Amino acid sequence: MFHNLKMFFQRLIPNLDEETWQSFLNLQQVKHYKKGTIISHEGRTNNVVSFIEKGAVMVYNHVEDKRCIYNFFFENEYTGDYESFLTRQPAQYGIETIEDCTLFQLHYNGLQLMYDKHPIFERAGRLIAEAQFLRLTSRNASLLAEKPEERYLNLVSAKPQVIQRVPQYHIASYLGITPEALSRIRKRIR
Amino acid sequence: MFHNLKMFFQRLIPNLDEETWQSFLNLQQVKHYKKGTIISHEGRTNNVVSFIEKGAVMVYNHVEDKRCIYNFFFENEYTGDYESFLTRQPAQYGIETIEDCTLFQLHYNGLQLMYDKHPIFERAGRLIAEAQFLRLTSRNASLLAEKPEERYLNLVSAKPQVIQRVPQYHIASYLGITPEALSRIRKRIR
DNA sequence: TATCTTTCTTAACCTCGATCAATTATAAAG
DNA sequence: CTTTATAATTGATCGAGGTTAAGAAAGATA
Repeated sequence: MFHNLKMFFQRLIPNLDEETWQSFLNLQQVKHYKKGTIISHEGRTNNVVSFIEKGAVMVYNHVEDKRCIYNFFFENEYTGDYESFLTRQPAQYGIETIEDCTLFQLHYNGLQLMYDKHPIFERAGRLIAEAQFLRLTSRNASLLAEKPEERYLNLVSAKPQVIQRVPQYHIASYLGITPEALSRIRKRIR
Repeated sequence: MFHNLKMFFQRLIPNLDEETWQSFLNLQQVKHYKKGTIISHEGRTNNVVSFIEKGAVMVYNHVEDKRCIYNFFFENEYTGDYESFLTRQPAQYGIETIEDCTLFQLHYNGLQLMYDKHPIFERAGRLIAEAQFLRLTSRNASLLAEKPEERYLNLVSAKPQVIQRVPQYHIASYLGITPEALSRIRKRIR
């Protein structure tokens, strides 16, 4: 059941002992969501992070009625409005499933408990935060230095599953352009 | 001497004890750099992070001869190619002082030592990584959802010291536009 | 299979930033 | 103070993406 989750943490903290792991497992809530479900709402404080056992989600927000897609997450990744989760402030982002999902959810208080009782988890927390940071760093470079067409080409080669599993108008939003523009780019490069 | 540095860490970990602090201080190297000095080079593995006691720096990289500014850092902030520092890979970014600087530098090995000997520093490390993550999150939102003109206006109100202390053509690069475009934006809005 | 809905494509027109080039303003150096 | 280098502005042209609107293609539903 929790095989993927265990792999995930063993890579971060190989010296994880069985007792710590069990107390961590006790905090997990297994949830199933249908495609198209909003699992985290804009404006509400987000109390959970979710490990994606199966499925895919997208992170978005609305600015004056216009929706922006910030990211897609797939199997064996953690998702959640990490910002709201950390700051305990209302979320600026929403999260919606784009496929049927199985998630392992972890509540804020549970995680803080882990941090206090099992210092090894501070390290896992640090490594996860650092990994998120690195992910955003490259996303940033892409948005700042590349033209939409380059961004699309890089996405195709770097994350083919996004191309395969996500509708095109969401990809366009993720690239910072309109669906029409993406359609033209695709026409241009073939 | 290390008053600002201490304030910085006491805000993160209030329960920091004197002995831990002293062993941390022993790792600090105080450095002075003239304006225009490259303190971290693209392509080299970056072994230090620097606390800015005085001055300002910018983070940049080159893509095919073209320079891109990613960020500016000022007093009481940590700077460094955090990515290279974490991954132990050659840096994708360079860092250059844009004013005369006094820095407190911390070496990779020293920090890992702190992590191992003083678990409380794992928490500080996590909180710093999380803060970096949050900073990048808002930068991302700005690059994805805002037009250059909005980005400039937001920068003016959110970080006035950037406007005051950084030459305009660097700000333009930071906003993802040419100096000419920024000049026109400024003309347009006054 | 037929119907309805969602997604993708194409076209025409418009806007803003890029580029190239020249000029003015400001700062640094002698 | 004068000279030189660096920054900032302005103008003209060009192109990629935005916008609006319509139609085609693909999926979902009955």
